[in-house]
Amino acid sequence: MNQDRRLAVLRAIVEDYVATHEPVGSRALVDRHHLNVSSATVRNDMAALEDEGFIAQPHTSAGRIPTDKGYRLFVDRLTEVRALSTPERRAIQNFLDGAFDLDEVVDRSVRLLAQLTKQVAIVQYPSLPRSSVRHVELVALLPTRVMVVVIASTGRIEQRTVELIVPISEDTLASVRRAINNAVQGLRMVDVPDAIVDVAKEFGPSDRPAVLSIVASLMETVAEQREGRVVISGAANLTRVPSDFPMTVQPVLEALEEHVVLLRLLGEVDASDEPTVRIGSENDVEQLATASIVSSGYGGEGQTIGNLAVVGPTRMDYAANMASVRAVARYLGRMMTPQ
Amino acid sequence: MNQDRRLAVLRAIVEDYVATHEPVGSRALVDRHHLNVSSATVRNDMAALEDEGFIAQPHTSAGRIPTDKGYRLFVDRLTEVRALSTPERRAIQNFLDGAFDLDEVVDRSVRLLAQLTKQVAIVQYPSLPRSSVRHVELVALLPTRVMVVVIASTGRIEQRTVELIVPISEDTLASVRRAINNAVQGLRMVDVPDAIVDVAKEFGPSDRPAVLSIVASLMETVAEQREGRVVISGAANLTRVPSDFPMTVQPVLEALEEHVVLLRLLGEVDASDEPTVRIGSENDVEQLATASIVSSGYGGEGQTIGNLAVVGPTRMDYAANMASVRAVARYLGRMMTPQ
DNA sequence: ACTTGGCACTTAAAGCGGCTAAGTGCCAAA
DNA sequence: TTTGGCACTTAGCCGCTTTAAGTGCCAAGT
Repeated sequence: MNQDRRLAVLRAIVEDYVATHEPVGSRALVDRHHLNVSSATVRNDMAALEDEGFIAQPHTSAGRIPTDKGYRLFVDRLTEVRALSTPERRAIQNFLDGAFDLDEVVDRSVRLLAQLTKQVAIVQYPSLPRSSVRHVELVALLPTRVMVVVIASTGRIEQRTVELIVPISEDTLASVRRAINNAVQGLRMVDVPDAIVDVAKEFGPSDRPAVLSIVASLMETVAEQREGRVVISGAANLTRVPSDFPMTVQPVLEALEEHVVLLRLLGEVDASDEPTVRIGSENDVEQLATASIVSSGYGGEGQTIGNLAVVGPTRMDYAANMASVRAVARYLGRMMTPQ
Repeated sequence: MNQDRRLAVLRAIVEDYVATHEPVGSRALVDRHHLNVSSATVRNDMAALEDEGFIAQPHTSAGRIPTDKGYRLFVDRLTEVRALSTPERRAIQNFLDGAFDLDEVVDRSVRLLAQLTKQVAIVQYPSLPRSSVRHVELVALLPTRVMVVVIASTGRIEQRTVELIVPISEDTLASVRRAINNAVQGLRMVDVPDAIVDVAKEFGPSDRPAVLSIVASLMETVAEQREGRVVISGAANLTRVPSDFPMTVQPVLEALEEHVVLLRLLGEVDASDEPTVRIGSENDVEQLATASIVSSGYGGEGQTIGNLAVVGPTRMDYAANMASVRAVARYLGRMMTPQ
């Protein structure tokens, strides 16, 4: 019993099924792939693969389709993530370069990813706690009301308003601004609290309460629990395949509305810089039991500041999607980190 | 031939069809509504209504369904937009009050609207040109690079970076900041260019080029062509009705991805503060030919600063959706304008 | 120890005819 | 103008048969 050929058969089944969306039989297999054996031999291999749980039959007299476990083996052992071609890469580059503020970068990325993969694409905004501080601005709206604005290195802006018990003068506010920026500029957000905890000590007792309020508000802002926004594109791609309709589309659409769930899913990526694949039921969200997720972090030099993914049916072109996800993640990371 | 009864029959047909999603016949009609006539009479009325194009038969031996023209008459003459109940209004209020920054207000609004109507909801971010200035901040990132940040009264923040040919000192920048804020604070965005065109004259010849660059950048920022972002929620609601599937869902999902198109649609609202309804083919976007849109502007006292809408099948509950759209628009407008 | 051709068996899908239920249109009478 | 009555239309359903695709297994071949 030939191990290599068995794997080749599995690979052929996955490829054909992804291409045709129909259960693939032994006859069709030998025709289309030049396995130099007869259909009966393939049938024996198939029976073995089925025993091991890599493929299954929808009903007794039908061809085989890969199981989640089959796809898993395919992804782990039978897939080379081929790089995109140079023109493709150039196209991505050009498209993203056209954007000039953060919203637009994210928006273009997600649309691009949806278009490249013909699946649903998800991009998370760069997470605040994991990026660094470019500048902190304090704006006096009233003598007792200050707006704290944090500008992150990624271009993301976060703002919140704080009420003071005692009024603060413009001059004092300017000193506070200077002191804070000296302390935090360039730091990672997570290190900000430690860095500013002593800022208030530099000020006299009359100003101290106000300064403390401001510092506290800044700490809250950078801690920011809501890990952030996600943007989705390509929902219409879910309907491209006429197949087994509402049954499968409805729950996926519902899951996509739950941004909290998505963020959790997006967070579960390998540390490696290769895309992570989660197939069907591997995915612990019930509504996505018939879907696969190809996700990756993005950021610079090992620092992940956000994640992105595509979601599609388990019968997707894994190699192509992994390549697209990886490429977009790289360019996106590059745009967020330097300058 | 009794005009009033004919309208009553149309109303009954619309109501039943919206409730059941099935063609409604003369028999069922007299049973469910207490029209005090026989089914034969109703049949005669139906024949007349069909001649006039208000209803149609899917096939010869089926009941009738309303045409777009029928829905139009229904909306114009037979619908009272009843106000929401006090508990409903209170629930909306509470839900929206929980939000504390602009993103969250918009996000909650769109989710709320989707939930209330069980349709797809769309909310446009408050348009910058139509709101007013709370504060302008200038941040020196480098001596020759300044970030211009505009904070609108709605809480929306817009930012862009400008490169200077000559460096600018922190002190000068502070003067510019003061001069600009004196000139523009509280103004409507559209009036900003006129107000700041002369700011540069206050500065000496060595600083003037830099100031001019900053002013120009500010002008660009407030002019901001891209009328803004839209947020969508409730796409999963499109799949609630198992009916005539992919045919009708696919194009709608596609249309929803085209934010530019949506913005155009959203823009076409009546000046009145009642919701605008566009039914099926009235809508000039081909992909939405089987959909109806209930839209409304929001803002304070006649000032529209943004729009919102729900999109659903032509067979929707117009009265309920109009009520929800109106209510959410009011609360949203109220949250954006005062303070 | 595999591989292969052959063959009986299974089953979903497609096609077909008859029946039913819902609904219409029209007419003649009230 | 309304109504009861009646002939007519037709989509949808049920049960039946046929077809095509595919399997599993066995006995023979290498």
